[in-house]
Amino acid sequence: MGITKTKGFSTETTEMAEILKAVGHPARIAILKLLSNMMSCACGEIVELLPLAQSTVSRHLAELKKVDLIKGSSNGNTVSYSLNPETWKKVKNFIKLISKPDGRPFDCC
Amino acid sequence: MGITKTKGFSTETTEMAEILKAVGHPARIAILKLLSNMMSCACGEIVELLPLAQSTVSRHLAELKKVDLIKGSSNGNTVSYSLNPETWKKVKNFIKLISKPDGRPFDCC
DNA sequence: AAAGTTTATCGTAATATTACGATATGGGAA
DNA sequence: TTCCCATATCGTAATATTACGATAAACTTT
Repeated sequence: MGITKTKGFSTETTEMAEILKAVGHPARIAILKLLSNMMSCACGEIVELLPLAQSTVSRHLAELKKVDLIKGSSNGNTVSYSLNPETWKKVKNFIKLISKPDGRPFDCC
Repeated sequence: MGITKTKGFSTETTEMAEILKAVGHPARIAILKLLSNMMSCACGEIVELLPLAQSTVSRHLAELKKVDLIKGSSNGNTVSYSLNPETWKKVKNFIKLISKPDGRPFDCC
């Protein structure tokens, strides 16, 4: 199929899945590393640093923005991207909880 | 295309992408939550708790095992799955580094 | 051995993702 | 306005993913 079943899973589960799916791609990881290093980065710089076409980078940026992992602010005709700490806090917390079993904080599914 | 370019990215980047791609699916998140709660869980129990066919669950388990997020030990004709702390440590560390910009620990791409 | 269990694999159809070039859009600059 | 930027979107072809039923494989029990 290629169609992901979401019925039957909690909102938290599906939301986290969407976010982490966005992270799970080499180009997007590279972008995130860049933004982590640089705090903020113009789209054009990102394009220059990645081995991908401009349109492809733009698409990846859009995907990261869609799940609020990054945010973009346009000044003039350029757009600067930076990490969105809010969402990263959620991700970090989720990973921490999963990887430290004990507290049983999760409702199944 | 649907073909992910990996050429031009560091090994760490592509490896982390593979791992996080495996996490980025509702069914697999649900499985991971289960395992986090229960420390260890028989395949059959997981199948009962998820709204998916047995073959589908088995596929998802295989995918999580492929990237070493979980490990399975078979006793008799049942298989028990549990989280693999090694890999989770790597993931946790990566997320922590990304989400706390400052140290500039990443080589770009 | 035969039958039942449990889990993995295969075959498949439907759908999603990815990368690129081409083009559009939305500014600045001349 | 007209011409250049920078970025986003569209159209596409190639490939990947997902879910399921059917079946296989590996044990256990009878």
